[in-house]
Amino acid sequence: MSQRNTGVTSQVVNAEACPVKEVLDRVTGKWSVQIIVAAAHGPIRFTELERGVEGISRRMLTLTLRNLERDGLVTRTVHPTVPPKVEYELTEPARELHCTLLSLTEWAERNRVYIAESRASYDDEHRPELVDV
Amino acid sequence: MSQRNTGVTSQVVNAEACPVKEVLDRVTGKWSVQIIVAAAHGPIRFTELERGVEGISRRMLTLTLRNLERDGLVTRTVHPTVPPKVEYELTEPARELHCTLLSLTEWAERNRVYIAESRASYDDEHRPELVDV
DNA sequence: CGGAATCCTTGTAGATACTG
DNA sequence: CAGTATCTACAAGGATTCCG
Repeated sequence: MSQRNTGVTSQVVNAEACPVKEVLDRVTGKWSVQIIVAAAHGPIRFTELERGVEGISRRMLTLTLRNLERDGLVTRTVHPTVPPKVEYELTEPARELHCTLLSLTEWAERNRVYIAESRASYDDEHRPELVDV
Repeated sequence: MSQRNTGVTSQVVNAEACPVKEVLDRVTGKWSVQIIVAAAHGPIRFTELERGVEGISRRMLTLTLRNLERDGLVTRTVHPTVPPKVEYELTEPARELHCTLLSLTEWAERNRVYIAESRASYDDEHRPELVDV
């Protein structure tokens, strides 16, 4: 990778400094965001998350939670009861992230129709297999 | 399933009712956001993007741009000059999205250190091979 | 210059079964 | 209940090459 700015104003991020990418790497995961949303309402149990996210596998739930925990976005509290009980809760930074994500959601709602229409017309113009065999 | 994998989710993946997921499906792509950021400053050429995003392959740039174009987030303008010149520009909705993404960036910057420290301590506590010597 | 087609290596995720 | 472990797949993404 050429680190040199080849004349062009590389407005963009010098690799190391790009926080966007860092966030995205964290949000990119198919499930992270949905878990954050699901856990936004307060402490939630493993099984509740499993049902709440709906579609996630037990494995991915575990893995994603581990990553979120590692990044300090959720806390994991084990209650030493006889039937084990583990609760996950968002940390403060994660709650702030959640708020930010809400504006993303808002944007999505506002532009959902626009995007759908754009796709429709695009797909119409670029008919994939208009040439039948 | 289709015959071959042409890369990237070319086909809409059963977007559920959840707008969060719709957004994420669009943002999830490793590159979409970075391209939007890079193009936020005005019309930009293919090659400029290629250098600006830094790390992206030609293939992924093409594919991601196609998807963005399909969703009506960027416009593609071909100038019929002798050395071909194609410019990409964000549409209004994409510019709004960009603003939203800025708060994500902001969050990332504010919490970068926190996350890094969280990771460090997590990795420290969960030492992989703490086996007795 | 901008892009399409091809090939190949991974990461991400699903299903399943087993444990404390 | 709350995980782990393993095996497998498919699709994302990289590298390369060819073409208008």
